Amino acid sequence: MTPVSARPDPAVGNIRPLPRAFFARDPRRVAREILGKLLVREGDVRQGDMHRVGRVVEVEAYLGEKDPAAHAAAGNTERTRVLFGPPGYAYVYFIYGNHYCLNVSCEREGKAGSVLFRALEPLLGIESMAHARKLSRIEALGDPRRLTSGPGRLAEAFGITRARDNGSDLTSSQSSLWLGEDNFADAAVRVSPRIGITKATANPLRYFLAGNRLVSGPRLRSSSG
DNA sequence: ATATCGATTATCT
DNA sequence: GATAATCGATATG
Repeated sequence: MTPVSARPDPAVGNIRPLPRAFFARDPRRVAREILGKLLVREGDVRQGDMHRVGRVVEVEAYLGEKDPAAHAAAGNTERTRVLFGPPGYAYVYFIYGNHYCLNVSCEREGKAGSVLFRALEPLLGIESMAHARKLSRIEALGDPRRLTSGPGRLAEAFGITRARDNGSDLTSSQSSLWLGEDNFADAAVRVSPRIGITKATANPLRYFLAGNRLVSGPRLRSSSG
């Protein structure tokens, strides 16, 4: 008879919001360090919605006006104004007539720069994610990559839209969508060129956790600390 | 496993 | 009018 001394590890412990200063830096630094952090969607309890939490496993850095692949290269327009605002806010855009994608603003007011979220590892609220993605429980558990691997997929799994989330403060746990950290241990990071762009394609600005199955696209590029 | 292609609309030229 | 920080389906090895 084994003693019931050890509870099973919870998927995630206490989650602390990331401070604004975390985002007030070069997007390359933010991208590298945000791997292993958590994206949280607070459930709408009145609609029987569960909280959704995923661990960030793949991101890309966009460097602002000087980066030809960045939306900020078009200047401060109605669409891109969040990128030019203060750090730590959600920039959500609509692409290919079908999908939303989530960024967090970096740098400082007046200086654009952001990190695009490309893949998460689902931890809590998997059934809500599956529902949002129009997948059965079986399909979601059988291949979690269909849930949150890819920027469009993770946005859909977390119910992220421009109308709902663009401009919201991702450093406040009062927000419906926010970023936090638990005590996740540092893991090996890999770097590769960014995906889906046609300009500045050679720059290694895609960062992902080595060996993580939720990473979208190629998983075998250059090693990095 | 990789390759190609259509969907569908906000934004910019 | 063209393009896009994508996805899912289909075809093929």
